[in-house]
Amino acid sequence: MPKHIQSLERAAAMLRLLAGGERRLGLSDIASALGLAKATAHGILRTLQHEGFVEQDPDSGRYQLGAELLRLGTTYLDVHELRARALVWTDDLARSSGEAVYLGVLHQQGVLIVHHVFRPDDSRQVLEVGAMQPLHSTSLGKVLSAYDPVAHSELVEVKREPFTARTVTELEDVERVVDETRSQSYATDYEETWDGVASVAAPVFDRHRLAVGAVGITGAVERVCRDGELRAELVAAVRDCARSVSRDLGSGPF
Amino acid sequence: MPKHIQSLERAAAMLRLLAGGERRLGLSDIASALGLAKATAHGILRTLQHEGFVEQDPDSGRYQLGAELLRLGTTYLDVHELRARALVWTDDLARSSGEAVYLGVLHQQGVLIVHHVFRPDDSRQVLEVGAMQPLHSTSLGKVLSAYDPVAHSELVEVKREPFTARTVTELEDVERVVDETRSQSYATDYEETWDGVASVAAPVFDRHRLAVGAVGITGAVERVCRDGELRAELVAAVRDCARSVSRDLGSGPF
DNA sequence: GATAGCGTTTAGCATTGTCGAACGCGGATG
DNA sequence: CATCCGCGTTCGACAATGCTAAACGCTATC
Repeated sequence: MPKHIQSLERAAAMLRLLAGGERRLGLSDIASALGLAKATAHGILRTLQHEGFVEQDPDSGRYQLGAELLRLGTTYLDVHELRARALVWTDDLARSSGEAVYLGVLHQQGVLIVHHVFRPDDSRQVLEVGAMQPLHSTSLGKVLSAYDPVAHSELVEVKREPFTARTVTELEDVERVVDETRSQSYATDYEETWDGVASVAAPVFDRHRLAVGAVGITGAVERVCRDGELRAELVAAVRDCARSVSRDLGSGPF
Repeated sequence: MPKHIQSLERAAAMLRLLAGGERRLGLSDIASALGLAKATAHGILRTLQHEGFVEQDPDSGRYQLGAELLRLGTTYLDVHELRARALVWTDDLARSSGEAVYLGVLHQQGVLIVHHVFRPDDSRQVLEVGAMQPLHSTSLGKVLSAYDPVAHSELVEVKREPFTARTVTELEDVERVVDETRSQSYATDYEETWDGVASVAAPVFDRHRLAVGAVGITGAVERVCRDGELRAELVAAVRDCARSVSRDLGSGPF
């Protein structure tokens, strides 16, 4: 008795392959990338297409992801309890801090952004809901790594890429950062992921006191930092927000 | 030789079932809803869970949609050519019209919103990307039904629900509306979907002159209408925007 | 107008997913 | 506190199911 259904695993691999490759992929590319016979890949793709999970460009015959994924992905957000509880608090945080607010959960080997409140000014910003952030260099990732054992093991196993000159990648150093995060119960990212950008984040707990996510703000170092440190009032605001959401989720007093 | 892979179809049906039911569903609910043995449903769900497409609540054992769907759905948007080309033009349209802008494509039996620019004021608005709109009562839907044969057949077949007192549901009347849309090359929705809300939309064509989507604005009747009609300057702005996007997609001059 | 590559279809085989029944567990119930 | 029902899960056998390899038609290229 197989542990997992083969055709489903292959279909999932195809979707992930299509999501990874920047461009549309041909059937032969897909088949060879996954080590499948062309006909096998075709059968799976035909079904995925019929269900709306992939689309085929009529001109080139190449495949790309389908619209049904967008619909279902949005529905995922609608049902997401953490996100629903956080909506009002993150709005407040964005207003009081004047910076963009992110809410993230652990997903695979990174942080999946499930909510994003724009910085409250009239600049053009792109919504990052659905995007992933690394565990080792962002404040959201550090917080999750510190409080979620699964996230921590992912952090250890994953290849930690250096994004800037300040990125901490060595396991020993990363562990020290995580310990520090645990002791102060929040994390920062001072130009460790993007040059000129800093962030703070704090953990959100559910009714079992398990870390189910992290909230934080991200902004230009000139605004959110002073003397090379995150401004204390911003740290306090983020931690307040995280506590409020945790309380809404049924987590007891700290 | 089966036309589609059974296990994949069943998995897709499960995802759609989970997306439909407002709350988490138990294994027995899912199995009986799809007419499957519990063990069969369990095997599929186990695989879907392992791939991140569904998640299981540890407390209740119930299932809900998984985070991987959000990630893939967002990736779909990143690759979407129509959306990419439309970004700048829809921004302009929102600014010049002062109203919320929507970009939609045909998906299944409705319009899937793939881009949404907030009305440029400081009011609180929720992003509707990934949401569906009906074909028969919205301006986006009417435009698609008028220019996309597939959309038109869906319009004919689907159950046309009356949302307000003004909603047109009879096939004969709907066909007349679609003909009118074709002749004036844009469509309106005057309180046919939501009370107090009106919209205008125009078609976007690709390099083959096929209608691949529709852009439009939506707003309170008090703002976007005058004397019971959509304001002419707004209609012109929407049609200009649609033409600009079409040109960017390689569609020739009109 | 031959060739090479593409996506697609075909047919047969055995792998693979399905089924019905039984298991262990937790929360209702008396 | 014992009982029972319902849940999610596991088991093992069967045959239907989806896989493989080869051949097909097509378009684009040289």
